[in-house]
Amino acid sequence: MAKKPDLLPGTLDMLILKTLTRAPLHGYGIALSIKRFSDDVLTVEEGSLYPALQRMLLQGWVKGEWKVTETGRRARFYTLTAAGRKQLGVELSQFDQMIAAIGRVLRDAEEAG
Amino acid sequence: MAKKPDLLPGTLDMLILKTLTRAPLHGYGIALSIKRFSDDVLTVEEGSLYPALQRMLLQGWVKGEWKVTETGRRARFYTLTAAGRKQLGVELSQFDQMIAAIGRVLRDAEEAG
DNA sequence: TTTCTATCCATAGCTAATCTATATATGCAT
DNA sequence: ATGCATATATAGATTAGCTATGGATAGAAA
Repeated sequence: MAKKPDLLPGTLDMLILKTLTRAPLHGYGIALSIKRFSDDVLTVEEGSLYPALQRMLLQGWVKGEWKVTETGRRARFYTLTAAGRKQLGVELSQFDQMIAAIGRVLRDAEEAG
Repeated sequence: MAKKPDLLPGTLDMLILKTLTRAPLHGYGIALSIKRFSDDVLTVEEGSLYPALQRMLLQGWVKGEWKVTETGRRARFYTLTAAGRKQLGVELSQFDQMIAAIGRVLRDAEEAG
């Protein structure tokens, strides 16, 4: 019985980048935001999230800054960079293209044989 | 510069299963069919395709039979089993759910914070 | 006061999926 | 004879994501 995945592989960076367009957030907040916006369908595990954020820091898509939350905790807040915004655009358009292509395969068409 | 992927990870089995609902096909034919139906957006590499078919044979989602093509070549033709048909249903509904959830994250909503 | 839950970060190690590269073989056209 | 399209297959690398674990703190509950 194939286990239900927490998210669609290959979409995590896009989801994080998109989330950061709304407002700078710390890691935990990003995970919560994605969970809530998706009505609990998408879950980002810590073991996926933090490595992803590290990768994105290295690529310069986000920058991180230690701050204190409203509730008095220290946390690293991530902000989208210009490069990150550009990358989001690339990923969005590739994603749309892929989804459209998958739709054509899944749909019953008569042509293209 | 992130390289453009050949397909969305996690969708290959679904695409293969769907392709086999149209007609039994050999591996090479499956790859061609997906490429054509997707208007060349999705490419299934041999190194992805054959291992995937092996996995699916083991799980009993497809069965394979050596035959000869119209052009006189030997090739292994794959047919969908009942279990494969069921699996396709599962994957399709999970996929739809995921895509809808991703859509909610990507869309600019005001709620759910 | 102790315990639990929620908030927050991070990494090591595993697994699974996909891609790159390579090997083999044949029918057909040039 | 050379090359191209057809056809199968595996080894090896890479990468993403998950499991499991570790740590720390605030606040509520017991």
